[in-house]
Amino acid sequence: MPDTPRLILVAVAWPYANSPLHMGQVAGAYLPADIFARYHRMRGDRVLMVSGSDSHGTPVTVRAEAEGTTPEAVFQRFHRTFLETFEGMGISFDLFTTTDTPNHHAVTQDMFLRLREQGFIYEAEQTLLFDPKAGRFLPDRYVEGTCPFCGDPGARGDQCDNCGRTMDALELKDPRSRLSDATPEPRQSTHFFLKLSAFNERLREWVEPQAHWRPAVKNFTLGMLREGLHDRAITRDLTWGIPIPLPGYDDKRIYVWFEAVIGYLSAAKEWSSIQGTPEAWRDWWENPEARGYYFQGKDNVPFHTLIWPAMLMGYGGLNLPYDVPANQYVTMSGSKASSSRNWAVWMPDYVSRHDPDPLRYVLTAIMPETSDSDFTWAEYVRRNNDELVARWGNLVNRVLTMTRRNFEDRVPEPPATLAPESQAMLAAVDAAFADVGGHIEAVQLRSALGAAMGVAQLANRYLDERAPWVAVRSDREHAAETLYVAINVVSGLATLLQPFLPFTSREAWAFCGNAGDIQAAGWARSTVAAGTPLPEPHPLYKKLDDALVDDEESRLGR
RNA sequence: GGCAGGGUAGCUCAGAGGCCAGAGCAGGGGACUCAUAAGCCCUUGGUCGGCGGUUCGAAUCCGCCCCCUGCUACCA
Repeated sequence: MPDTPRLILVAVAWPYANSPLHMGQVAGAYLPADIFARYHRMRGDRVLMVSGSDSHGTPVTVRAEAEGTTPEAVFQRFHRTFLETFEGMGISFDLFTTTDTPNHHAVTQDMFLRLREQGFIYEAEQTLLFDPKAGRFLPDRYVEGTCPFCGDPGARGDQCDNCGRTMDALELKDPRSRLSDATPEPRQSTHFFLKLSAFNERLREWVEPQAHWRPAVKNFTLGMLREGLHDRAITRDLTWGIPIPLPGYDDKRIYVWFEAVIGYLSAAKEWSSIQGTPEAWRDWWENPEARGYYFQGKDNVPFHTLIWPAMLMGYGGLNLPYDVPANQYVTMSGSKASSSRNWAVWMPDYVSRHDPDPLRYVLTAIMPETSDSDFTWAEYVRRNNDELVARWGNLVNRVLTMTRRNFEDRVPEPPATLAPESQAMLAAVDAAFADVGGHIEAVQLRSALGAAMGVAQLANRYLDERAPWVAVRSDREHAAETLYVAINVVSGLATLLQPFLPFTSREAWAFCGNAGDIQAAGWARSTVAAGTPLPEPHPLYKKLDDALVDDEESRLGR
């Protein structure tokens, strides 16, 4: 039974609303967050899982101009595709909002003003490149030119892809704007800066004792602290974004990287208002017992281990992250996902053609928790057929069809005392709840799934050893015991697998004769009593044909 | 260039000082037949990137080198 309910904030990366989600983002953040949230809900904990569309930023504006539409229209379009993907994949947000709500604007402006009052935000002049034709300041990435180090003519303002050196965009020779091809000119502009340098020591003292952080996350963060944090400009010369809450800055906006992370807080407040309990968010943000887990891809680590904590420290009174279980990348058939080369599996496409649970299964099995991992469609088909269908789906099917045929569609009556191997089998399932749960709490989801699937293998072995298909003709009570135990094992496994495979686990659980909602049944085996009527089952998973591999691979890079 | 992660069986990956280095798949063999010809048992296969070092003992710690990936902070 669950002990006292815990407060768990599941904070998930805010996707940038200028393209649909691809598989790598699901594997890196949304799926692990969902598994984690589902487990804690079953355990009886109070979970708040939030995120939203990052609707601001230069690429959104640029895309809008290219399409002759507004930034609002662009981000709203992708926001809808995100919601459809989450629905189709069973990603169970309590709230998935956007950064373009009045609430988020207000929370951001409050944080801005408070940090400024505390002296952590100051104003300074900056020299930036201005595109006279497009009439706007350019982010470094939007400037191209000749690399001052190696002479490569295709260098970008932030980095040269040829020699790998980083630079200031002002150092580029023969600079030209990627927006208009005009020659950018340096101009002075006044901006607000976040005083990150003031937090270096406090952050180090906070990060160093975090023994439960992943080594990659912790080492990377400490490395940056060792080098020393620089203050960063948090405003831009833009008109699409959150206004600066001070007079005289109409042509400037608060920049995305500063305000997007505030979304975790503003979304919690928005959710509370929607629930009709406007103060509820305080439970996750002010109670020191509450834990916030921030699910990210590795490229997002510094924003969640340094910048956001610094902002929270400066603001005061709010919980810092408990863990930032950032994942590495999932590559596609050996190469990094890329929008421009269309080297990715786009989630709207996947959802339109396939079932959610097989992908959830495969992505969890290869989840890049320690190093990059590779997705191939051949591996997808193999794991579906050999593991989901053969080991788990087939276990459910063989147990239930055999029982129904031989015991009048009901759970058979076991003897008063179970055989030692039957007791051991049930004990193994019960023990798996602590084992799988422990792995999930440590955010080791690949191990957690492996432990659950290991029980399915034990169950197949148990069946094979007791051979109820033979016993049913000679020793009916022996067969009755085996199938009674097997059904209860399947019932327990359905619960164990629910965080990973929510759609099919619900079915498997009901096939065992369980009534009600699997989510409400809790993180423990639901015992099915003898005599319980068994509904007619159907296979949980489809066996996939190898032709799918060629079909899907032909879509890559096209 | 700097920082971080990784290089372990044919393939995809676990393991982070000490039982003969593991799993799944692929390969070989077997008993069974309830089940989506699925499941179960046995089995072939590895100088754990290279070279040195520490240790009674090293994939596991240290140093140097080679290779892959990511980040390098006004893209979020």
